[in-house]
Amino acid sequence: MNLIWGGEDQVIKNILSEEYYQSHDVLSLNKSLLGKLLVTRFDGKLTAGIIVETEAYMAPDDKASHAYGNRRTARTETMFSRGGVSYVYLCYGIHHLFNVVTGPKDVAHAILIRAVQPIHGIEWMLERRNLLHNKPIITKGPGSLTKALGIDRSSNAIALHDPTSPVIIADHGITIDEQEIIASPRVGVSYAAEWALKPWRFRVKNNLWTSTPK
DNA sequence: CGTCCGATGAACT
DNA sequence: GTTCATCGGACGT
Repeated sequence: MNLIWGGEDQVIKNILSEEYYQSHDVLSLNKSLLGKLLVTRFDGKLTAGIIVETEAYMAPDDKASHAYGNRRTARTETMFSRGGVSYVYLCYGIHHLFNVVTGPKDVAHAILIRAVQPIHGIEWMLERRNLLHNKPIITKGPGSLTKALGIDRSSNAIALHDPTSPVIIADHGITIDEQEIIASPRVGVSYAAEWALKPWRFRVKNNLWTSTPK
């Protein structure tokens, strides 16, 4: 993968449009997000990473989704937004998990970002993670990457296609070939019965920042 | 208001 | 492999 950091201007120029997120085909979008650049700007700290692992959630049918059966609550309401905004929630009382809402308004599809490969602002990431050295655990796992990038629940419902947002996603000129993508079942959703078996977790083959294959 | 528990990570052994 | 930190959301009373 080409990991050249083109700077903030380049990011703004290549920011993904709102239309990008509107597709009804969340699985295609899920694969397409691999290789894209997730960028945050908090307190003047610019941090960015390449998305290398994702998971799709498809309400209303998907039992593993918070919006299963089109359940609308104060929390899940964000997922019913028009695609292109963030959905951030607290998991296990400790971890903030970052999702990308996709599809038209009132279709509660979302993509959980499970891992990124750091590309810029690693010094800020190390600081936020209380690490001394840059190891893959810095942004491996959904709870870890949000901490490294400074994302918490205050980043819920942010427009990811708006250049003025503190969290944005841009094209980085990277294309992940189909044979480089490994599909597997989602983890931590055993309660969802048969839906837990759907191979809706995608990751870049042999990437050090994704979970280790069995 | 009380209870239950989760789309996890880290530090143990 | 095992344990545990830790708290908001969802729902029932």
